[in-house]
Amino acid sequence: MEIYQGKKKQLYLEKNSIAHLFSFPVEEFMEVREYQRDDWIIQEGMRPAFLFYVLEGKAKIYITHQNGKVSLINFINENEYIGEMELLHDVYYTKGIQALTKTVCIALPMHYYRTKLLEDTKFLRELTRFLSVKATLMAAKYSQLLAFPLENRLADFILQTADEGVYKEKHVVACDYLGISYRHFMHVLTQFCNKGYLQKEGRTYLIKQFNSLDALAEMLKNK
Amino acid sequence: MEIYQGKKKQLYLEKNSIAHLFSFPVEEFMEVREYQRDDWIIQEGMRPAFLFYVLEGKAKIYITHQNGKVSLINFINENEYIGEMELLHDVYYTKGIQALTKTVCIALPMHYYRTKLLEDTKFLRELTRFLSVKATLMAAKYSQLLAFPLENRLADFILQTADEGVYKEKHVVACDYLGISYRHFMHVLTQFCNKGYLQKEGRTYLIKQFNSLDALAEMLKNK
DNA sequence: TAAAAAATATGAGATATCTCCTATTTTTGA
DNA sequence: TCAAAAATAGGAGATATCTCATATTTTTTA
Repeated sequence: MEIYQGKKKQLYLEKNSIAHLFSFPVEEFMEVREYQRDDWIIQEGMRPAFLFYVLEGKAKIYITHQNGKVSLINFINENEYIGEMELLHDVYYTKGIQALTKTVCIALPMHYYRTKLLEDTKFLRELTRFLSVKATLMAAKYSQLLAFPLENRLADFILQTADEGVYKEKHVVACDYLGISYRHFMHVLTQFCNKGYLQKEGRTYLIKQFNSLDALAEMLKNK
Repeated sequence: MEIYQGKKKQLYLEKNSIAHLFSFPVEEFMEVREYQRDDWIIQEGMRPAFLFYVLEGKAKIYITHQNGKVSLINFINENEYIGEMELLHDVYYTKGIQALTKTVCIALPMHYYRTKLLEDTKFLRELTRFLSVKATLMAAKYSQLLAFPLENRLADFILQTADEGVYKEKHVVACDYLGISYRHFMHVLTQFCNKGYLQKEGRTYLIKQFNSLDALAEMLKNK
């Protein structure tokens, strides 16, 4: 992890304005941090001292359960907060956050800014919007998980993560995300290949029947 | 549904202060509404014209999926908002809200108060807290659903809804909540009886081994 | 208050998903 | 750069969960 200093920090902030986020100056104690792929931005169970706001990159939220299973709860993208739960709540089980790509974020020390942030309408309105989207998304994912079999959710996952018609996520990550065993995941993926939806190409999979996958994925959405 | 008028409204508001919620007067266009058990406070897919705040009672959030399955996403309790998503977002799929007990709430017409609410720090801070709890709860439920079999989730549900050692939820509601078929639900419930955790008594079930159920439910929690 | 609808109950067989196992290939770290 | 760790791959059998079917009881409604 690198903390931008002096000129580098200044230049970065000129190119990536955060003026719309707060109505008071935060530069004094604010850091700009860069994490590399697979770095842990926050470790599970360790309360973070900073409120982060992601300017660049992508990350994953993980939680480990008592039965040993690991769940990939969600992805974090640009213009989203990390650590906002700890800002708002004294008691909170902190989830692990791992960078998926190079990730640059600003980091505000909570003990300096907590009170001021919670009085800042600009910040609160932004955060409220962010949280409402997050709550809605989690509710949607929850009810989809309740109501649909793996087939539909896997199709959705493939389409969401595919890049130019090629699916290349790690199977291990997909299993954590879908909450299924590696064995069964391979089984269903092979079925998709047998049905002609996908075609295996080395370690990646080409999407051959977008429409079939899309029909499965569309079932999840509410009209 | 009954709308409290004149003296009744006034008296109710004196006993149930809402002064802590807003920093500007809302009484003029505000209604106080009372719903009976099984009334629909909001119908699925119909955008509500009001922001509700529950003062008394309990309700359920439902969503209907394209495959015909109905999911009971969550319960709404006292001191929670209804319709806040529609306040914040122009495009939003509205879920159905059904009263579970007699439910009294205040109803603010959005088109009168929307702008003012979104500038009110007091309201925003309250709403932010509410949404953060909601997002956290949904994330927890989502990851539990990913990671644990029915047995654990059913134990949790029984303990959460039991009243003085007696479980008496409708099986149909439990199935919607747990996202499983009626047939399988009965199967697992019968197993709990056979193991001695529960004892069937007419249409209700007595909790005979709290510790066994609690051990199953505790697995869901993060320490 | 009788007919219709909803909820409870259970059997039987099909399908989805898991656990355990073993082997090979790829990536990581001392 | 080589040994260890992680990821990929797939077989076999067990368990969880679903679908369909049918019957009875309770609740709702015209």
